[in-house]
Amino acid sequence: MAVTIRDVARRAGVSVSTASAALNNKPFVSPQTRARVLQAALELNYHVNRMARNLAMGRTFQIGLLIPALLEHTFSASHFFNQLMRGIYGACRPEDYSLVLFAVENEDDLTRQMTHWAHGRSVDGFIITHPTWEMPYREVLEQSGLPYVVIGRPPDKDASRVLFVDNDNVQVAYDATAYLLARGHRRILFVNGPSRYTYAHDRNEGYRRALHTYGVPVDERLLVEAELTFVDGYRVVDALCGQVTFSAVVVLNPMQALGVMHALAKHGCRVPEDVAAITTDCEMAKYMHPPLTAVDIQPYQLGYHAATILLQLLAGEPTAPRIIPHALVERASTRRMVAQAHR
Amino acid sequence: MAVTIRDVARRAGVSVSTASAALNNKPFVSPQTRARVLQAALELNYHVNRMARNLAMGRTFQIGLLIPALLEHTFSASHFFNQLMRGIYGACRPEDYSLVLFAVENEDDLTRQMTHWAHGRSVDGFIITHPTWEMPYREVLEQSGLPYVVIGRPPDKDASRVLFVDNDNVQVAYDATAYLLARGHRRILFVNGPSRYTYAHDRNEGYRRALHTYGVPVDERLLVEAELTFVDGYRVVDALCGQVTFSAVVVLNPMQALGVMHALAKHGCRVPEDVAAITTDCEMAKYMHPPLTAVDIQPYQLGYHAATILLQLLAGEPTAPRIIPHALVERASTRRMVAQAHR
DNA sequence: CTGAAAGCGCTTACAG
DNA sequence: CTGAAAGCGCTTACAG
Repeated sequence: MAVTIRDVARRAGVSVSTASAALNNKPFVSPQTRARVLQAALELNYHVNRMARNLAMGRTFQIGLLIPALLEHTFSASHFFNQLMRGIYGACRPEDYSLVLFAVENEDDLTRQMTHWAHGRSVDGFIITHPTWEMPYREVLEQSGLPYVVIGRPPDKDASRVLFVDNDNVQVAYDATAYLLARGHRRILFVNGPSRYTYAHDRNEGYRRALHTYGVPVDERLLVEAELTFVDGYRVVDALCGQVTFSAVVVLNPMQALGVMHALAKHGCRVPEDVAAITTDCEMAKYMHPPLTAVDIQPYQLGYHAATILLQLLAGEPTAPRIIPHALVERASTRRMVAQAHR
Repeated sequence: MAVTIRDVARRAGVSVSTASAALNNKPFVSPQTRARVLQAALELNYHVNRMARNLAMGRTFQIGLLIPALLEHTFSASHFFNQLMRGIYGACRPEDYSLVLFAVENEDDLTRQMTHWAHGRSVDGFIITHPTWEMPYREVLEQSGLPYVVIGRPPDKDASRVLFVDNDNVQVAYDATAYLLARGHRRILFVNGPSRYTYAHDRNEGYRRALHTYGVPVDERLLVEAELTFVDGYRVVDALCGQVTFSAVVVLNPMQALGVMHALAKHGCRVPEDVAAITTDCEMAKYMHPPLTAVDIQPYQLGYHAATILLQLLAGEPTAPRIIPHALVERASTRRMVAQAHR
């Protein structure tokens, strides 16, 4: 029923091996032969059977994208994830790789599935997002021998066995905080992501370092963590308003930031008049009311380089972890300077 | 290197066919034999090679999720898409199917790729989101013979050849609009999705029917369309404020709704005091300031049933399109009744 | 209930 | 530059 390479070979009057060589652009096929084969393939509307090709070559030309958090909160950082996937896609497409989504409810779920996915050879390698301190599924993964790249720093970065792509999250948080400190703010609320994610530790560190640089003591009540959602951003700030005072808030996730803004509004806090705000960049930030100052962490680049590293790994080429630069974009939400007296 | 079924068979002291039968839980294997085989597999840490299995069985146990809009705006409806995928996953997991993501920049791009994806047999079938009036890729898809299910109604619904899952979008918009009309509103802004999507037509229809039911003439200036993003929701309402008057807005996408709310705020319009607002449901809607009245369109169900229909198709079981019910959830954003005088 | 054999549709040394 | 043959690791009639 389906047209196979045998049909093509027959019609072109060549052997199957020659047909294969021609279709795969092997250099040693004569131009005339190649033309005949290609013509035959076209006429028969032939397309290689991937299942057979995969088995013969021992590769699937698929990479798995593991999202150990999807079903809870992933897409909440909509712009970020969107760009991340664009980047991954941008790198895979030219190499004819496609993307298999492995979304799971939680890490335990992932660990259970990983055995089948990895040992079953349904993909050639993995890109893993949302690295945590646990990553319990990693043991199974490594045992399977499949290569993988982490987006975000893995817990044992120092061991340097693991390939990853990340921002310098210490510096990201440092820059955001220092920017506010430089504008006179002294009481800065820091809404961090959940501490199970490795980046939350780094950002915490950056926040503290910035305060230290400016000689400002840390008030632990100003360090809070929230899930990466509108709802949780709203929740923590709603609970805090009235309890503690602050003149600025750093919330490095757009969805959390939206929630935070709504909580501030509910409590009658205007931005930037009463509170300055800074987040990570996305289209939304530009159009918020007021537009939000933001750190651009380049999600497209994160995705693109993660995929590139994985493809290099698969091709046996040398490769290395990569830090993606970030940049602060100034907008109205931090326009107000704080007078010396009010510090 | 990798352990194959031959190794398992050898260790269990049976033939390869018996090992296969035992591993696949065929009923005709004796309990003792099965136990020996399973034990051997466990000891050797054997996992079936999917590539070989796929080729032998002629199926990939993968379904493709086609998102002809991902790279522009998909995740903007974050909660919606999140739930949709959960639903798809929920149906696929028990059947051991996994999900391949086919995201493309646009429909032309998709058409070009579809040839390889569909004819290459890298998946057993497709779930397609964001149906438009064009769906140019569908011709190639149908020619390949692979089954597919559309989430949202396909353009030729009446032809009834195409399987799909959808809300009754005429009724969704009707209910939202009629709800506001019943509360006294007469000038109702309707922010629709892009007209290239089939659902936008249906919702437009529902809006008009509701006005007609209440004997309210349609003011075409109150019918606008926007991309499914915060930015575009903001843009259209920002442009409209001051140009036209309205006492309520229907915007059936959470991200657009956020943008609309920010535009209203910029122009000093309070919700619900100056303008009532109604959207589609998501966690956010509950926590907005004020909480938004919303139509729950049950995205999990949409995804779950789309996958279920596709799996039934693949299993050769009878199946049929399905309409998912919706429900209106009342919250503070539409609390205010409009006095007869202000109509 | 079990085993020997063919076949899924490719790719890839290898020989010529 | 081309062809005959083996092999990728399974599943599935088929015979016993």
